[in-house]
This record gives sequence, structure tokens and C-alpha cells, in this order.
Amino acid sequence: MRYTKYFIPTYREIPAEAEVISHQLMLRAGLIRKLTAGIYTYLPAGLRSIRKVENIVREEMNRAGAIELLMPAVQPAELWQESGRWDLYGKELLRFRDRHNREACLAPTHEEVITDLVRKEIRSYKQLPVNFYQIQTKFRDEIRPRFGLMRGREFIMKDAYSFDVDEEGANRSYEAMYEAYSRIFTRCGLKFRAVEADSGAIGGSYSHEFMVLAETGEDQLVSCMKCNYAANLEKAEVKAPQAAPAEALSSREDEKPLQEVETPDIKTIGQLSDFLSVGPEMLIKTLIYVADGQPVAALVRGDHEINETKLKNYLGASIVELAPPEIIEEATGAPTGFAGPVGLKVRVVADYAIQDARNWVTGGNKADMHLINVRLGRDFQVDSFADLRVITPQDPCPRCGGPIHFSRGIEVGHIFKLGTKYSKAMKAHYLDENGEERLMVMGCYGIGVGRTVAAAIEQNHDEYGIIFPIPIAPFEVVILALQMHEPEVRETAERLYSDLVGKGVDVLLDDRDERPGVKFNDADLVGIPIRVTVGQKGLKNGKIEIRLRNEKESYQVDVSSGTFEVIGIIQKLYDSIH
RNA sequence: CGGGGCGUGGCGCAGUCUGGUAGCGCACCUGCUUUGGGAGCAGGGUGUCGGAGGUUCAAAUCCUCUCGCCCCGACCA
Repeated sequence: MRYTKYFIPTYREIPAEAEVISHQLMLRAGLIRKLTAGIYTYLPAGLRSIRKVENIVREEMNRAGAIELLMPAVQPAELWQESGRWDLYGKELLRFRDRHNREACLAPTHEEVITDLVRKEIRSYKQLPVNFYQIQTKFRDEIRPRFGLMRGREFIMKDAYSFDVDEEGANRSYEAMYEAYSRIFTRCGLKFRAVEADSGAIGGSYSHEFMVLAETGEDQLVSCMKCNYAANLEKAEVKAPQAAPAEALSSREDEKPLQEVETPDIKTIGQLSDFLSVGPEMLIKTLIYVADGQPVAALVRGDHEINETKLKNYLGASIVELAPPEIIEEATGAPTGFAGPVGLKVRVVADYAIQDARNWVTGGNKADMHLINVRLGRDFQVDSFADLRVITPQDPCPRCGGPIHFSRGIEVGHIFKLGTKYSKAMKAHYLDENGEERLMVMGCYGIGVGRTVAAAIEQNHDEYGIIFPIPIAPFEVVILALQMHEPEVRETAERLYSDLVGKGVDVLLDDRDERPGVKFNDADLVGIPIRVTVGQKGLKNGKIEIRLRNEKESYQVDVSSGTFEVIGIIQKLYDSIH
């Protein structure tokens, strides 16, 4: 591609609207432009990157035995009503009516359509398993789109759906996708980690997220430094205490009598800890929740943080929210900030750490009143103990007990075991060997394509711009012809260009009549992995100059061996990835 | 949806408090010079000041409404 016949509109300045680095760089490097909140045009160079990711995804999905198709973006309400998600899916589902006043939506995901297709077309166990996938534009009307392609409303996603005869088959399909995803992100040249995750609203029993590791990532993940355990923060288990509850109750601290303490206007753990001069680990935090309409008290140690996902899963509730002030007053008899477990009439669940036998400090269930020397069993009862808190860096690995490490990442892929949730709701049956009707067991698997490009930039950039991994770079090589008006420079650059094009290399020839500085800066900004400089200075000695975007130093090679050298470097860069 | 901020040429911004008919840098166009890390000189074009209504002799500036965007939070993957 010739720069003068192409379109890479770069910005010299940082656009004011972009907060995160990948968003800034994608705008500055002329990869994307915003149309409206959360909706972007992929400019030519950006599209090249996107297509490269798509092709890797496609190759690996095919290799894993999945079959590509393409489903509609506009879908009728009936299907969503059938699965029950028309009412469950919130405002994220963009709904509208057509000219016949029929309700429809823009698809945020395709479980309904694929299940509908499969139930109509597949009748026999002989036709199973199948795994269909597509690379398609999704729409989710996000409350607050942000960070460019990282969290847009309209975005390109690869989604796949597997159908198996039984749980065991579904597990095999899941494993195959796990392998495929690992290959995909490896081939994209990214540092990533697969972590255990909560399956959330999509439902199902088991899931993994694929996280591109980056300091600026929105997600926190926990990994073991000894074994291969890794999980996202909301999923990461805290190892249950070794001892049985009865033993844990055996005294660690001498029992002292329960006592009330006046604590005027002291409402937070921090204030209370300072006021009483005790560490926050001596306090019990009592949080009043409403779980599917029922008030529940959840107890965690003062220095711990409640994990609402764990609480929700433990209670088996579909909606768990912090109780509004009225409910808190009704449950505790006190205004917010003074809740405690002593004398509570609602169900009480507690984190394992509360089993500790010590003289706790708790809320007094009276305005401006806390209690000290509160003993479990003597002064308050707990209905059940569970792992309800967020893991801390001090906790051991829940699998092997080794030390754990916290890091940050960007979720680019997510694989789920769905079970029979959709096949049951939408009657996706098949006949088994015995002629009996059985439910298909499903899995679903997503990759955010645009987000993968953004994550790659977030992980690979410097002060000058993007440093694309070669497999997903818009071009593999850029040739800078520094003085286009000098016949020797122009001709050498042209010859090198057509040689490389002939060898099937993705090469951009910067043939603009621009000053060298402009070309160098644009090449750095766009992040093309290999830069070949053709200039008067080098040509005097019969040399051209090669520099890798991820290295500081350049080196010179003979003009005659330029093509050979470049092809060797490309090979080396790809080899370093596999 | 709650809180905060911002809409002025393609981009980044000043001007708004204190009303007087729009400016700076970059970019863009023409010419000459220049050409290894975002050139110099000379000349030039560029704006419904987000929109609507109002106050006023006069509105980018004051008032009302409205639209859009960004950030924080809640939410979601």
C-alpha cells in the first residue's frame, strides 16, 4: 500500500475526549473515529488490525471443529420472550418497533437465535455435537460507554455456541474452546491469563475469562505463584479455616463481659477503629442486604470486604442489594451505621473469619452505640458460615496454600458452560439411541475482537505510540522514503516495495512528500513492527536502515540484501510468538 | 439514573466573570526556500461560537429551555 493512495489520518495532539491510552492512540494513529457515544468507525488501518484478529480467530475456531455462520442483528421479541430474557434483560437490550408495530431488538448476543435454529434443524444424536460460531456486530446499550473500543455500545464479537448430547460431551466442547482461545491469544502475540470466573447473568455452572495482562486493566485477577490457580477477584475463593467451627470457637482470647460504649456519630469502620484505638480486624461489619425481598444480615471482619457475588451465589438469590435505610432501621432498630449481630431478628450469615473466638466490637443496634467484648455463641448466633469476602493479598492460594499475586487485566474472551438453561426454555431436544427425547447441553464462547486490539495496545505501547505485535499489526513493514524528490531514494524505495509486495508481505510505502521527522513520528505512532528507512545519507554507502519498533537501535544493511533481510526479520518475529 | 465538567474553524485551546459584533497554536491552500526525528519566510481561506427562545441599541458573553460529549458513581461484560 502506498501512503499517498491510502488513508491514515494521524493526530499530532491528544484528543481531549480520550482517557485511556489505547483510546488516545487509536484516535491519534488514525485507526478509529467516533460517530457518537460508544459507536466507532473503523478506519482502514484499524480495520486491517481487526481483520487480522478475526482471521486468527477464524482459523483457530475452524481448527477446533467449529462451523462459521452469520446470524441477524435484528431479532423479533418473541424469541426473547420465549427464553424469558425479554423481561430479564435490562435497558442494555435496545428495543424498537417496526412499521407493523412488531417488537424487535438489536441483538446483544445470540443464544435465542442459534437455539431456535438448532432445535428446528437438528433432531438426532447422530447430528451432535455441533459448535456454530460467527463474527458479527453486536449492540449493547451500555449505561456508560467509555474507553473507546474497550467498552463500546456497538462492537465486533466472535460468539460460538456448542450443543452436545450430554454433560460429558459439553465438557469436551468446553475444553476444546479453552484450547482454541489459548492458541488465539498466543497467536495474537499477547500476554494473557485464563482465570476462573463467575458465570453471572448468562447463567450456567462454570466459566473462564481470558485476560490480557495490563497495568491499566479494569479487572483484577488473582493468581497463585506456586500452582496454576488463577481467578478473577470476585470469583477467587478464600480458603475455609482448617478447623471445624466447634473447634474454632475454642477460646483464643479470654472472655470478657459484654459492654456498651457510646460512640456519638461514629459510623464507619475507620472512625470506630480510631475512636476505640483497636485494629479493624477486631471489628465486625454488619451489612444488611435484601435478597429477593428478604432482609439478611451478612457479617465480615472489619478489615475485610464483602464479596457480593459470593453472597448472592451462597444465598441462591437472583437479586441481592444493600438494604435501603428504612429496611435497616426495621431490621436493627437503629439508623444506618450502628447495625450489629446481637439481638438481630433477621437471618444472619457470616464469613468464616467471624468464627474466631475473640472479644469482638460490633454495632449496638442503637443510635450512637457500639458493643465491645461481643462473643460468638454467648451474645449472638450465626445461622451459617460461608466464604463471603473478597480475597486479600495476605490470603493463601485456595488450592495449594502457596502465596498469591494480584494483577490487572482486560477481559477479551469468556467461555461458559450453559447446561440446559436455553435448551429447556426453548425446547431444543434431540432423540438419543433409544429414541428418547433429551435436552441438548450447551456452551457459549465469546471474544471481543475490537477489545482485543485495544487490549493489545494497552499492553504494548510507549511514549511515541503503539507497538503492535506483528500478527495483528495493520502492516508488517513500513518503508520510509525520506526524500521522494531524489530519484535514487525514490527508485530504491519503490524497488524494495515491489519486491516485498511480491513476496506477500504487508508493506506500507510512505511515499508522501513530507519531512523525515513527520514520517518517523507517524511510523512510530501507528506502531508498524518493522521500519525500513531509505535515505540519501545511507544510500551514499549503498545502505538502507532497519529498525524494529520494539527496539531502540537501528542497523544498516546493503540495499541489495534489503528484501532478504526484511523477510528474515518477519520470520523471526512470527517465530518468537509461536 | 445521581454528582461534576465541557461544547468557540479539522485538532488543542483563549475569550464568557465585567455585553460592543471572534482570536491563538497546530493543521489546511498558494509561492519560494528547505529535507535523517513533527521546517522557514511571504501570502491566503476557514466559524450558523452545539440548538431554540428571551433580555438588550447591541449577546460567544446575561436568562430560560433543549441537545450532545467527557469524567466519577451506581450498573454491566
